[in-house]
Amino acid sequence: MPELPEVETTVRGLARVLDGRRIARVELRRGDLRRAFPDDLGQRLTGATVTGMGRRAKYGLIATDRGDTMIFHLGMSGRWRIDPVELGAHDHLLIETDEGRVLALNDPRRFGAVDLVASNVLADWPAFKALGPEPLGGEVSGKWLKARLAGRTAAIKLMLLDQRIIAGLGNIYVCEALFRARINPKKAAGRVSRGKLDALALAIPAVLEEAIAAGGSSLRDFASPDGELGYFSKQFDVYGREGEACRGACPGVVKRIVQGGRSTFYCPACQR
DNA sequence: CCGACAACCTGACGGC
DNA sequence: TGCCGTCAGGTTGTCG
Repeated sequence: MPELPEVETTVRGLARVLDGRRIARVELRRGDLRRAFPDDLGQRLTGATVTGMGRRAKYGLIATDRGDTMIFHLGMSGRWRIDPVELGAHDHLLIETDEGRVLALNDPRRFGAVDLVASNVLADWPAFKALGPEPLGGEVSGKWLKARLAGRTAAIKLMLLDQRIIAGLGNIYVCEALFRARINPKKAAGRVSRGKLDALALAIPAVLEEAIAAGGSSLRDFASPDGELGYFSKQFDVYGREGEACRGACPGVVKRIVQGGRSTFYCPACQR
């Protein structure tokens, strides 16, 4: 589910309830997601005050006045529910604020993860150290991409999904960005022209910003934390549109192929 | 270092 | 109605 725009939407929604509040109660309703919750998660969060919230790649960050940052990843099916009317089987972690608001981390497939790291060494956390630059950080230009992808023979689609290259892109927005830049997803990354990479460097932040503005995508089970659905999915040019007409000014039909075991959607007529 | 592939887990959907 | 196969937003580890 959640790529960068969905995580950003989630963090903003959570912040309205959680930022600046004291955590009154933490409840673990099972021992693990993808991996075990930290042993002392409840102990270190309970009674702490949230001093700031943010996002790195597809990770959400919740900092407290005890010098800890809780990191959450939503995996494929994770989401936070705010003040759920009743709890379900997949509400694995509950956080209750001093105002009595309840946040429930719900993740049916349990590909998500929660960690707790000292805030002053957050950048050294192994998973963060390996990440490439943020796609909205202004660092990714055509020139930068050209240098970063030089000599790489893997398909450009697969390179863009690699979080070590750029951190935060996922399957949907890679497909959409490649469409906008008119790049064939199968093209060897090192052989994409500088002109196309210039276009890509503009398309990536554009598509992400538009998705954030629309409140994140709504596929099968995404809703922003307050339950409001995102509407960006209605604007997809290629993702999930196999067999439908290309939205560009071309006679093409959107095709679905498999790369790295995952679906790629593109228009063979205008993405070359 | 690179690339291919499997594994993790549940739910939704389409075909029969 | 129900069973079965396929697919889904991501990451991580192994193997050649």
